[in-house]
Amino acid sequence: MSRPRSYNESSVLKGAMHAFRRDGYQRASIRDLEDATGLKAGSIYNSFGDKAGLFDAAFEHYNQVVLGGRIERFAPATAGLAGLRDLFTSLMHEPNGESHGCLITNSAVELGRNEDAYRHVHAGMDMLFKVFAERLAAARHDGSLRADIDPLLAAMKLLALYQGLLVLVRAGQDKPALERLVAAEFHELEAHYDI
Amino acid sequence: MSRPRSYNESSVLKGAMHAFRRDGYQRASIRDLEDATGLKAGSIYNSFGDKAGLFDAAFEHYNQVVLGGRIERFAPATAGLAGLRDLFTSLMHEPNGESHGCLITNSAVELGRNEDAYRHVHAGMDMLFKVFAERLAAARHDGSLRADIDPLLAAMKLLALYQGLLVLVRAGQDKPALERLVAAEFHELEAHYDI
DNA sequence: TCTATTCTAGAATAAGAATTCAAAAAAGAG
DNA sequence: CTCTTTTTTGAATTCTTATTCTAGAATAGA
Repeated sequence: MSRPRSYNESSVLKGAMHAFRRDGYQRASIRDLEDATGLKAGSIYNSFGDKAGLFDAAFEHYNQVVLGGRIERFAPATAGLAGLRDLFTSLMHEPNGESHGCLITNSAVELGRNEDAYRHVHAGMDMLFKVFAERLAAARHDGSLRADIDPLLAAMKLLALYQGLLVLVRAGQDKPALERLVAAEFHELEAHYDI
Repeated sequence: MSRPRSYNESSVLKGAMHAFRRDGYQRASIRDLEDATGLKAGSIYNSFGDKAGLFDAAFEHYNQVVLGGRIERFAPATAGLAGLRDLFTSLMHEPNGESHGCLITNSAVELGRNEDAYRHVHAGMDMLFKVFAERLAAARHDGSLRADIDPLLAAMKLLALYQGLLVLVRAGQDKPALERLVAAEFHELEAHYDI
C-alpha cells in the first residue's frame, strides 16, 4: 500500500538520545539531530511531529532501554546490595572518557517543571527509587542491611546521591574519588558483624 | 570627563543571575536579560562585551555573594555540624515556592566542560567542598563527629548529596521527604553516646 | 558654558534555528 | 504493470536570537 519507513526506529532513537544527552534539548539543533539520527529534517518532522516529539520518543527510549537495561544488568533482584553498588559504580565508567550524563538528571535541571519532560523525569526517578527501595527492603529481610536503617529513607538518599554523582561526573570531578565515596556509602549500609 | 554608568552593578548582576538560574544560559535570551537587569541590549554589550561576559560576571557574583553569603549565614565555623545541616535544609526553602536552583549545579549540567563556565563551576564546588571538609575536620577534633568517619570522604559525599538534592528540588520532589533525608544523614554523621 | 566622552535607546543587521513545502521515489494492492 | 499512498529529500520560509549601529542624552572637567 504505502511506502514503508526505511529507517530502524531503535537506532534513530539511540542517535537522538545521544545528541540530547550530550548537548541538552535546547542546544541540540535539528541539524545536529539529522547527523545523529541519519534522517533528514523532513523525515524527522514527518515521523515525530517536531523536535519536542523526537525528544519525547528519545526520552521514552532512554527510560525503557538504557535505564531499564542498566538496572537489569547491574542490579537484578538476585544481586542484592552489591548489585546496587555496581549500578552506582558504573556511573563513573562511561565508555571512552565521555560523560553524556543521564537524560533524567540533565532534563530535570535544564527543563525544570516543563510539562512534557516532567513526565519522563518523574518516571525515570520513580523507576530508580523503586529499585532502590525494593533492594533495600529485601536486604533488610535477609539481614544484609544494617538493622537500624529505614529502607525508604535510604532509598531516597540513594536517589539524591545518584543524581549528585551524575552532576559531579559531568563537572569533571575525579572519578576514583567518587568511586571511593560509593564504596564507603555502601559499606555504611551493610550489616557488619563484629566478631 | 566621561559620563558615569547610571546603573547599580550589583542589582544588574542580581537580575542577570536570577534569569540564568531560572532559565539556563541558553534559554535566557538577551530580551529576557534586558527585563531582568533593567538595561537595554546596547548597554549590556557595552558593559559586559557579550552574553557570555554577562554570564561570567553573574556567575562570579553568585559564587561570591550568594553562595558565600549562604555559607556565612548558615554554616559559620562556630556552628559546627548543625550549621552544615542548616545549610542543607535551606536548599529546600527557597522563597515563594520557586526553585531557581543553584547556578553551579545547573551550569555543570548544562555546559559540561565548557571552558568559561567550568572555571566558576569548579570554584563553587571547591568552596563547598572546603567548607564541608573544614567543618567535618573540626567536628572530628571536638568529638561531635563519629570517630570512624573520614572527614575528606564524608565531605565529598556531602558535595554529591548537595548537588543531588538540588536536582531533586528542581525536579519537584517532595520537600519534606528531602528534609527528612538531610536530618537522617546528619544524624548518621554525629557521634551519639549510648548511655 | 562648552566640549569631549561615554552612556542609553531602539532600530537595523545578520546568522542560525525550527518548520513547511513540493517534487521525486519506493513499495504493495489491484 | 500501473495506481495509490506514504516516505524521503532538499530547498524555501519564517522566526528567533545575538550583535552592531546610529542618533540623542548626560556628565565632568576645561
